Amino acid sequence: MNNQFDSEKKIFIIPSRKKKEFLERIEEDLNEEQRKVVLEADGPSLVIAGPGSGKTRTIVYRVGYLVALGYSPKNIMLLTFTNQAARHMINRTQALIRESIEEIWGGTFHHVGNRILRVYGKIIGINEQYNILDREDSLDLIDECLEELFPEENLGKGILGELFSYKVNTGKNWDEVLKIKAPQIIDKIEIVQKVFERYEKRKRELNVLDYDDLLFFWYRLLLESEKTRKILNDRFLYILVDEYQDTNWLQGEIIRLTREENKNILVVGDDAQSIYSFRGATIENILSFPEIFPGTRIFYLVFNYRSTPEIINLANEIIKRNTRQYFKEIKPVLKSGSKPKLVWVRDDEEEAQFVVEVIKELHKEGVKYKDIGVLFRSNYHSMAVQMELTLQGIPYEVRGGLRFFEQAHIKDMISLLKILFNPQDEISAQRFFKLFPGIGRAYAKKLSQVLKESKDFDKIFQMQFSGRTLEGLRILKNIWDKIKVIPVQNFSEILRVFFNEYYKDYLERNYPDFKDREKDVDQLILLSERYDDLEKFLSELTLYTYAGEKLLEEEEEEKDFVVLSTIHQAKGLEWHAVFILRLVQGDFPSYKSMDNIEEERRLFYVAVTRAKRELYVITYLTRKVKDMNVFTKPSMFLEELPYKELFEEWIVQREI
DNA sequence: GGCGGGGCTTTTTTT
DNA sequence: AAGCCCCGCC
Ligand SMILES: Nc1ncnc2c1ncn2[C@@H]1O[C@H](COP(=O)(O)OP(=O)(O)OP(=O)(O)O)[C@@H](O)[C@H]1O
Repeated sequence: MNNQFDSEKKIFIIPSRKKKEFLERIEEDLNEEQRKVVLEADGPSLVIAGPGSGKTRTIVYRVGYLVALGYSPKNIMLLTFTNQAARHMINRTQALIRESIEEIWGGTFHHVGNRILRVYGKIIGINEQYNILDREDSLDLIDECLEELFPEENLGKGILGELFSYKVNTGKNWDEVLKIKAPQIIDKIEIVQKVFERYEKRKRELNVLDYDDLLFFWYRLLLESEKTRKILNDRFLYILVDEYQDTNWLQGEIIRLTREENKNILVVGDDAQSIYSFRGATIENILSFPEIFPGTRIFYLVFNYRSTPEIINLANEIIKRNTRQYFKEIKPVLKSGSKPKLVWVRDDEEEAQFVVEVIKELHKEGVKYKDIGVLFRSNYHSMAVQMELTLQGIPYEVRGGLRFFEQAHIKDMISLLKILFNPQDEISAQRFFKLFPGIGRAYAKKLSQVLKESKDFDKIFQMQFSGRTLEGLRILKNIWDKIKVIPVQNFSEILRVFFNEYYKDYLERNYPDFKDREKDVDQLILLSERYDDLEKFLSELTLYTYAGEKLLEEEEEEKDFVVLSTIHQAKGLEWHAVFILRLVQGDFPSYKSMDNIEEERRLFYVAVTRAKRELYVITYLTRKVKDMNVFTKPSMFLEELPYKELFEEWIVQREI
């Protein structure tokens, strides 16, 4: 090489075998622009691209490449907005490389926030033994605050919860929040504010955090502790965020503060797929990214590898009708396929029968169940299809709706562990006490307060009660004496004892479907055995979307089932064949969202672009209202299209 | 005062 | 299916 007299010797590096292997893969699996992102996205980088253009694939390969370069996964933060997307992305990354990426800081913002606050929270006064409130818990606490401050007020806890959440996630002032989210109650702004303040105070007293707090206190931590901000900036050598169009102000701030020094930040997104504005998501985060991070490199991916030209064509026609949308070029790579089908059915029953019949046909032709997705705007839209699938014995999984942990019987069981972990948590304590006869709202509240003050369960039994309540307490004491001798670390044993000694009977007394619920509890107990840390068990249960019975299956066991999913949870996923249910005006777009039609349209756009080759869009001629069939209007999203050109139309008739 | 059962209505989207 | 409200009973 250079001769020895040269003072400046050129350094020639022989790449490691790992890196070489990886480079070869990249060469094969990615197009030029994607490859550029994977190899060159040091410093602030923004990828803007349409559906199916390989955004997620690019992020996944980027992580793989960083690991191949020798970066440890524990120095990489890989964020996304929903559980579904997080799991999908982490699985895909793991499939790509041999090194375990278990240690990666990956998952949803909330998940990572929790991990950070358990360690650093005390710096800003968060006791690390906090419990996490799910939505229902937090609404219960809000209700309590409302009741205490304004017993006569007829505001609902639901609307308040929404406003509080929007406030925290957007950082807007109350005036704006109410104007945007609830102009009809703008005159009640003071009440809203007062209840909010009380709610915030009560959460600290009970040492509980709601979902928004997991982000908010993370933000506060970064803002207020320079030292921690530095530690976290240094810890994460690379940060990658998928679905950036669905992040909100608070999340944008977290990213900004975590990238104050180290500027290795790669975000990818598509403004046309922004569908979480109700959580405060804003494409402003994408738009202002280059300003927040000067020197940002912007990459565009224009090829669509997922869908046939017919499907892309339909998608383009849909999104064109949004006026406040940036045009994005999408070039289909796949060969021409068949036209999407527009299917007219009579009602939800016929819809279900149609969908299931076609699924059976597809399966006969060799399409796997897991390559079929059934998508819908609202959970209850899928009820009829679920029944029909069950009836016909076709395996399926439902995503969206009640999560495993959110079911009443699971929360009942867990409430015991939550008060053992944090006896200040009055909300969990109330839930637990109410399981016993003679103890209702009022007594449960009293008992939970005693528990919070004394942190001593036995104090409860020294209180004075009358008749039936006394009997309830006797039962409780009986159980408690059996539970208190079990060490808390042995929490699965605690669950087992509580279930066998009491809760099983309770289920049988209270629920006709107690058999199903008992099965769930069995699953819960089995799941708990996999954890040796109670904090981790409780957090993950609350923050992950365990889907029903699937929660115990071995990871990569290839399961073959049809996926039923809300469109929101289907984001980032794809199927060979996709059904979109209920394109009926009022259902989709939902009558509750008429003030945000463009977002509903984007939702339709997201749904359509999940399909690779076959797409069935279903609309109704009539529908049932209390056993009567009334005429319905097809969705405006269909009526506004030249649908005779874009679709092949089908009409369903039943054989007699 | 407080518990619990019954009958009514109503279903957006997620962490 | 679950929330919500109302009413009867302890
Ligand atoms: N360079 C490529 N060559 C072949 N297939 C590709 C390439 N890039 C992406 N794909 C495939 O295209 C499909 C879509 O990719 P991916 O899910 O990463 O897209 P996306 O941009 O994240 O989509 P969306 O925004 O809709 O979630 C996947 O099946 C992926 O494997």
